[in-house]
Amino acid sequence: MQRVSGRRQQSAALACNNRPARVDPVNNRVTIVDVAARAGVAISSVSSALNDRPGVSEATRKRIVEAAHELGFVPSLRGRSLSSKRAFSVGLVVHRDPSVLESDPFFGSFIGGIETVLDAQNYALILQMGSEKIETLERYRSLAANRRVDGVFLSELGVEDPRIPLVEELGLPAVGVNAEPDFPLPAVRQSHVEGIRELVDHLVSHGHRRLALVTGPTEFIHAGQRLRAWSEAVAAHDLAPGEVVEGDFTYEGGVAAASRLLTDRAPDERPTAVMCSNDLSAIGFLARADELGVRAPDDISVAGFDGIALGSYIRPSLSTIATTPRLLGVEAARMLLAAIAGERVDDVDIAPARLLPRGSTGPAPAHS
Amino acid sequence: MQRVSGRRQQSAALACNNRPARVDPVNNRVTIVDVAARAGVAISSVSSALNDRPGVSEATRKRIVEAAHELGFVPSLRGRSLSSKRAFSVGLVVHRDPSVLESDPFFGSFIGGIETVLDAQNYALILQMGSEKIETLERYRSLAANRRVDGVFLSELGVEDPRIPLVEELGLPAVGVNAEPDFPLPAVRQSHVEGIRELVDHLVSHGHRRLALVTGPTEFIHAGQRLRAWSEAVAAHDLAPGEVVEGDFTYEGGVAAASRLLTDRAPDERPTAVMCSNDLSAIGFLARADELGVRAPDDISVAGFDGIALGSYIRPSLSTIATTPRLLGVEAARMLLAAIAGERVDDVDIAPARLLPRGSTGPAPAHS
DNA sequence: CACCTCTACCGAAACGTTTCGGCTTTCGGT
DNA sequence: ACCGAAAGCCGAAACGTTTCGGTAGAGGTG
Repeated sequence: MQRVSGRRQQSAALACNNRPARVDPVNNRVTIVDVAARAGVAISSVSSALNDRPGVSEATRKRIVEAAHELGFVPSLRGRSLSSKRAFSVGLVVHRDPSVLESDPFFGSFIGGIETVLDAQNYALILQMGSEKIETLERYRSLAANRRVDGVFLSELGVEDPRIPLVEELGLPAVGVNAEPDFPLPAVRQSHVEGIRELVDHLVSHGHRRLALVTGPTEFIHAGQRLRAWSEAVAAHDLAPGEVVEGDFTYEGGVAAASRLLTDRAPDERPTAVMCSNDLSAIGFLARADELGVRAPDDISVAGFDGIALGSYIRPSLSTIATTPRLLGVEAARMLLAAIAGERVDDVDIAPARLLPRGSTGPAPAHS
Repeated sequence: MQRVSGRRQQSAALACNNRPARVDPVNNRVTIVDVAARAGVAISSVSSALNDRPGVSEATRKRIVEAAHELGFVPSLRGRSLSSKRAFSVGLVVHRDPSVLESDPFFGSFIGGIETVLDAQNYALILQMGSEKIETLERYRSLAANRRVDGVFLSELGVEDPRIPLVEELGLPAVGVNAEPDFPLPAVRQSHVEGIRELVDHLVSHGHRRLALVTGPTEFIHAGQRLRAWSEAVAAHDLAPGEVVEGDFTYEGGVAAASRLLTDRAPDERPTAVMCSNDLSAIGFLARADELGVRAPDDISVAGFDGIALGSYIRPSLSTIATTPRLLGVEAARMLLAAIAGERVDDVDIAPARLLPRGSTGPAPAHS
């Protein structure tokens, strides 16, 4: 290593060995000054050249790029941050129970999708978890207070979600995920009305007439959205809306819903087909139904919503409406970066969630 | 809002309204200069005062703190970063399939634990996901190249893990999670030998003599660790080591293992008790066994490893060895922050994982 | 009273970029 | 041959901290 020790100087140009780029172990890193010296230009030119800004001739640009490469120059994120008033990272605050990531496929894939986009632009994702709602809000606030992030994702939106006024007040770029139509910020959405309609069609065409729905907690907007889509689809077949039970997206919620809908009832008073608002609760529903001697798909048809891997493993395998969280993440990230860049960003609708019929749904029981 | 518009000046002291702390929506934020002006001191004194450094009298310190509070001063992370050469964030690169977070409880709770510690110190977690191994390594490298993080967690360690030499070369503080004894960096560990021994004792005391093990992929060190613990515990009962099948931590892996161990065999050639290296594969094993007409716990006892919530839902509920990833995260974060602060940090062993006997294990079949 | 020490505080440099006004140089047009 | 514009390049300020050397004054000592 012939690098001069101590602080680097203009003399860096002397170290003309053509070694490949190499990161210094300790903090003695190569800066824009070194590159400028080596290329024999001013640092402002280096900056312009490396950021593809006009005002640099092609010849010098090439020389600068070469010098940068030879020295293994990596622009300091810190200097950049301070100067350009950007953090080069975006935030996602997960505001549910810490055990969410355990069983919820959404965030894993969603984050995966986000990553692919961020990475390409040298942005990073800061993940925070808050179990309490209040705490979550505080998280957003502090994230914004020291400008640790340039923007945030708003997922799992609630009705009257306090995060919306918050980010507006803070002037923090944000994009919503599966937001309501009147959402005041850019949003990416995956429609579920098609999938739900397909499911209802599927069920009705198999002779089902007594349908029921297990919703999510009504504080989340998608509970209402799915309820509405369901009601419309059912009404389109001139059927009664059927029972609606509020669940909570958990396995136990599904169990409770099954108990509620299936115990102390004559078979012809039970629904013959049930849609649960997510796969996990559908799986709970199936388990409890089985315990109660109500078999799927013979005695009852059950469908979920999400398309988690586990659903294809259980027996009977779970019919579901498959969403594409990864794609949602990709689009959300793209939009957020655009918003941060100050571009006008339009809402995006990705391909709707579709019915994925599997083993847990089938013909209605004959005697019904 | 009586704040002077445009750039702030020393005249900030004039804005003597005692409003509560308030963050400016746009980038026109209150800086250390404003605080200094208001308190009538030099900015260096403000810095010292707010960072609890000596050289400030109690009186002025109080005055400064007050001024800072009145103005709602939040030190700029960016300025701080540049000046102090720290990023105030740490990195975690998850290097498995994006679907990992779907079904693996580990990361959710682990991250939750990390968060609680980081948050208290105003650190943030940067999460990256890389499906490919190489890609993952590149992630670490770029994370370090622009010094986006001050340290990283090394989880899911592999044998001869290339990340170890990498962080050493980069001089990047790191802590290992469940590392081998000869791990060259600080590590937090949760022993599983106790739990595995408890499980083997439990099985043997229930009359089991033909045991089998479904491991994880051998490229992960914990596959070897668990295999060793298992072998020793079995040997302690003077039993044959039994069959060992390599799984892959997935549901399908469990299915495959069950097919392998249970088909084309007379009942007295089958193992009567099986431990799978994680819960998910144990659940897969159970499902496949059931399909093959081998019932748990009557015909076969099956246990998992992890303690995921789902295990308590299925029927029979899954006996398992319960780990505490959250605690692992807490300790890992504590250690990493200490390492970053330059303190000497010793390895930590948290309370061992313990057997959680549930429905999927029981007495060995009578005829065996 | 002169000297020294220590404390509290200040000023300025440093961290590594981006950005902007201004200076040369070049070149096309008359 | 001259002028103006535009392009290429430079220097310096700015971003908001931390840190370090230095200074004034208080207080103690001989």
